[in-house]
Amino acid sequence: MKLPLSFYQRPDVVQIARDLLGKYLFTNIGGVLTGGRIVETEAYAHINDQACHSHLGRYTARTKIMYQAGGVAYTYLIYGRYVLFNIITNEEAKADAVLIRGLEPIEGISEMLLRRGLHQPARNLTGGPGLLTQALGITTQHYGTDLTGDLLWLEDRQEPVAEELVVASARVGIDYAGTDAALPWRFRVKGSPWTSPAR
DNA sequence: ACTCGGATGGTCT
DNA sequence: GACCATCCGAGTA
Repeated sequence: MKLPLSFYQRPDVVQIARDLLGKYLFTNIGGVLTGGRIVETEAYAHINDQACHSHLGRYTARTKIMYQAGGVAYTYLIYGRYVLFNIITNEEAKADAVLIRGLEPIEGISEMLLRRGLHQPARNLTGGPGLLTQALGITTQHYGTDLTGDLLWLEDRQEPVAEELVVASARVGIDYAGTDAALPWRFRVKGSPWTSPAR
């Protein structure tokens, strides 16, 4: 069943990032259902985290959605080519987010292959934050989408991933964040071939 | 196996 | 004008 708003609106974004492992992410775009199982996430906190786009209350056209109550999508273009998909968490005005970085493809694989221009499922179908958005058809137009709706949503389909199968490590690509770059806020399912290749 | 650089465009100062 | 929560292909080994 769909994850309720109460899941997203909890205060601890790091715990939510951990809890999102094993949850299912779906899109129904153009009448086509695609989705899979989340195997890699990163937490971004509005306080004490220089890597977070809402650090120090930064409020711009891009970040304003982060200040909504949890349960909406935050999408943005990075490096002029890729769209990244985040889940906004916490209560209104507490601008936390979880970046989805890796997905095990489950539903609508032929459509995902088409969108990615591949012929066979492989790691680069959905293993990486800029790749899974392509496979699922997520674009910057999904900025602010309600995650309890019928376009883009998450489901709870299995037991939480066991603690011994969760790897926590430093987040990726945020050298600009100084000492906060070392926070172990990246979570992966141990042994999954569908996580991003980034170190 | 790995390192390195180019693509590419919105956002922010 | 600089930066960027990325990815891929080319080069070396």
